[in-house]
Amino acid sequence: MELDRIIHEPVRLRIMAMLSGVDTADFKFLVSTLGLSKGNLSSHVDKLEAAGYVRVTKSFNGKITNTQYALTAKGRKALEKHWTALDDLRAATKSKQKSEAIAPLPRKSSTELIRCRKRLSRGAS
Amino acid sequence: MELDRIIHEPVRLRIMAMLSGVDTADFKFLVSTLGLSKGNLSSHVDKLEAAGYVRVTKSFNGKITNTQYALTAKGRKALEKHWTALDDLRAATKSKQKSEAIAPLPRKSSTELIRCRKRLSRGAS
DNA sequence: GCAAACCGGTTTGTGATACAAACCATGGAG
DNA sequence: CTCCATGGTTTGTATCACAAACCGGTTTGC
Repeated sequence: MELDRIIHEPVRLRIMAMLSGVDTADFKFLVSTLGLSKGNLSSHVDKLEAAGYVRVTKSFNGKITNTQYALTAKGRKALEKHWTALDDLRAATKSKQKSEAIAPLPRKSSTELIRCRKRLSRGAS
Repeated sequence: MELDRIIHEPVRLRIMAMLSGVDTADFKFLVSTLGLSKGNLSSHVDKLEAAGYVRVTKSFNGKITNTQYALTAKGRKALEKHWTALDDLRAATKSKQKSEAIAPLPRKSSTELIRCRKRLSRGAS
């Protein structure tokens, strides 16, 4: 299971998480609760919409515009999958407690040797 | 709790997760098990080292060089914090089940109106 | 010996992208 | 009319993930 980069990006993950809890949220609310600049929210939300993860509903409340955001079914499912993908990654880690040893290295002043070699090679004009 | 972008990047998260399970791993092993290109692994590992999250140990195994990677204590702690930050984010979501309603919108042919406005404003040369 | 291929990485070029500043359209106050 | 506020969108820039090219050295074929 791969991590979905559209969702994984921290800001978008927070947006998705937020939306997964509230049914609907408007622009101002997301800006203030997530502490984002307007431009930042706007562009992230564009991507989530392009991916089909959120539904954008523009309307007029009286005369002023208002934009509401909500998770689509696809978005909800994708978020769920993302959480489990992260869980899997974390779980896999613990089960690998004793996988590799690879080589009994001679272990001299190895890093110093490397550094020395580098200096030599650079100096060789 | 903020998400640490150094760790959050998918490739690095997988590297960290991998290392958190194995004590030590060498370059070739990480390339093959994580399916990365050499350049990609090299640059990511650079960043993890720069952040003080992994320790890089170069040495000679016979005549050929060998590079081993391991989590530092700092790295291990940071990873642990990252997992709990993700948990927190996910948990916060569920507890917000009924936070916002915001406005009973009139709900006309809203998006169409917007589109119309845009067309008009662009046309106003 | 000498070229060609390989090994273990590192550096470089580039296309994508996160972010905020600047902008745009509208509404209301004075 | 001018000035500020609201609700966003577009643009510019700085960063960054990634793979291709490279590099020092070693082994292999001839």
